[in-house]
Amino acid sequence: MKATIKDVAKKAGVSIATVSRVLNNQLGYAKDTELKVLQAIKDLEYHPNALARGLVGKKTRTIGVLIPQISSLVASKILAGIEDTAHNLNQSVIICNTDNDGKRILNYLSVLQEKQIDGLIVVSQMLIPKYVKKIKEMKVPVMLVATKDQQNCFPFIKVDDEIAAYHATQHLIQARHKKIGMISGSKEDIIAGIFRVRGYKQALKDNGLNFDDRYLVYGDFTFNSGKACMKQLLHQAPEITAVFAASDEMAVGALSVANQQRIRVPDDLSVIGYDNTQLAEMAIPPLTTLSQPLYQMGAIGADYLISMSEGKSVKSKIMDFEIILRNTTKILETSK
Amino acid sequence: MKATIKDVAKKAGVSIATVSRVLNNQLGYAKDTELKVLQAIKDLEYHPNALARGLVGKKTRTIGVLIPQISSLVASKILAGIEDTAHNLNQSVIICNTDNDGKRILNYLSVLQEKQIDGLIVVSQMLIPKYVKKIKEMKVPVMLVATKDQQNCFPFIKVDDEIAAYHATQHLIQARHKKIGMISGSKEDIIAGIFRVRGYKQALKDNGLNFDDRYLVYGDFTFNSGKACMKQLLHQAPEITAVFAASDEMAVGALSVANQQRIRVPDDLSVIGYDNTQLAEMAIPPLTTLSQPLYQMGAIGADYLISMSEGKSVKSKIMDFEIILRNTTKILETSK
DNA sequence: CAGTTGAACGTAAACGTTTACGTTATTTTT
DNA sequence: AAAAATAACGTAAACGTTTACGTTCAACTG
Repeated sequence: MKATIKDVAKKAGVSIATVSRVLNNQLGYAKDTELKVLQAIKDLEYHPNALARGLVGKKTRTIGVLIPQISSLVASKILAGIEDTAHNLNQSVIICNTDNDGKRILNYLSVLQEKQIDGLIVVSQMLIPKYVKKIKEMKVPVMLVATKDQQNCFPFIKVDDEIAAYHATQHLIQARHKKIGMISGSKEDIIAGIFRVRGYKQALKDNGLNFDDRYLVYGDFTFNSGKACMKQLLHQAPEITAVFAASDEMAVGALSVANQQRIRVPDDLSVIGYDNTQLAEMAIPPLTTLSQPLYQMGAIGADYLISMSEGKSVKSKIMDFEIILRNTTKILETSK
Repeated sequence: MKATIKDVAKKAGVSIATVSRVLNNQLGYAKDTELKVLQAIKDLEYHPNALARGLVGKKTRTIGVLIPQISSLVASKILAGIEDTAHNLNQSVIICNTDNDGKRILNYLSVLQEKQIDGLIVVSQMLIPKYVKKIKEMKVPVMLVATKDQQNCFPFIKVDDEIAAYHATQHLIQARHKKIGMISGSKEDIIAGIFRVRGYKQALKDNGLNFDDRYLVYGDFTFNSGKACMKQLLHQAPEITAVFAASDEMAVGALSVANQQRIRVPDDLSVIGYDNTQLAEMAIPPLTTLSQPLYQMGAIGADYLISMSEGKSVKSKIMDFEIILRNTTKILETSK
């Protein structure tokens, strides 16, 4: 049987209160009793039971993370940031891979609630009112990372997608491109989807370029959709000289199709991605992209959340982005 | 305040034992009291406290996962498999990103033990005796995924690296290659590292090709090390016509260097990778690689572990692999 | 009709902690 | 030297469940 605090108390010849005191190093015991207790703990290989602790202390030192696709490079990078800081702050993290499945999300929330988590992080997940309601009922601190809710109930940490997309497009425009296609994320994505499109359109507008319907095509952030979109784009608007893709994966899909069709990047076509996952540096040629500080967003999210669970209040944070120049964009010759 | 079982009991006008009974749908209550209880639960928005349950029931429905790098494609894919099945079997998973840091590993194990996990999965992590000892002390079921311990204390799930590497090399040999380089994982990795090298060497031997020191170079499974290794390989053995890389990341690094140096793949050089992560299909050209069923390994690992926690005993499992033909390998012209 | 059985509950102990409060002995204060 | 303060503990309640056991009452048995 596993040793309990009672066993330790008996072995050390003290009360359980005293054992508890040295365990939580409070004061109220003599040096030599401390040594006796410590020795007993060692002898019995005693480990405190976090369930019992949590039951009385109302803290589990555990947070929950809702994440749509752990196996993607962007999600897993954010998760790494969350986990690292959580660990440094002595917290465990329970992952919940939602796969964007509503049934699963509600179920996860119930489980997390029952397990008495100290806080919840929701990563790049659209929050429909039903989820927001449920989350509020849980009465735990919540942080949103790489997403936000429309009613603005919870503090969030993210890049401003519209401004970022604006800059990515601007980068292409500054390189003298005028016929710039966009491979967007899904139209239904009210967070990353429409705002990046909005930024793209705004940049065109501000530079006196008018928007052409045929230049915009909708994918779902994945590599395969990037390929499909690129094919469509090339088919309906073969004159484009540059493409802004709303994710690195889609950008790499575009690269792949370009390569198949003997379109040289960046000579015939410039491509800029979004995210700066590891994929960007691994691409051939290495992908110019807009960098989101994914790891850091996760790290700050965890940090803020744990602050909240300790009673402090925090505000939302807009993260800086950066354009990472690699080899897929090129200044257009004026001749073209 | 959160409602407890007592509140429900009072509201429904029954004892807490009865509430508990309907909660766990056991028998021993009338239909209409059940309805009263259910109504009270709804009215009070009652949710059982898993800590209290775990304390008396000795089950937390939570497993721990030790994983060296969540943000890598192979680890996160395995993790996805684990999480999915765990969720289907009503278990939560606590992730522990070890970063191969010994201090952290021991710390994680203590925390998991205190949190009374029902089982532990260790993913592609080398287990030195110190860890094995600690894990044994925890007295919980353990499964190893994509790794094994040398003393063979714990059941594992993995591909046979030696045989797999043998086949990957064989694939190159069958394509008439004779000068085959290898970019290996780290020399210290007693699991994936040396066995893949061993398979490579054996394949050469069995085909009457002799092993040349200059053809083997050691990386650490990452993209950057793949690049470095490829440069080294090309420098010390420019005559090679094929390369076997011990990970897709390194293979893609090799592709990248080949591209820089205007070496055409697969025309001038064939490359085969290992893992079949998503990266393989995204590479340019798409990478021929040896597929490990990563997701499935995670899924089976979780399934087995949970079986163990229910008292059943399980055996280790060797998974099948498969060579996925894409566009980086080519049959060598006999002229060369 | 006395006795037995079974359904439908309730009571209370147990799980392993933390902590408010009480007790003793010793030290400090005046 | 008496009173007050403090250090060093111990006692017991509380956290929210599950469950073994006990109780009541109606129905059934022979």
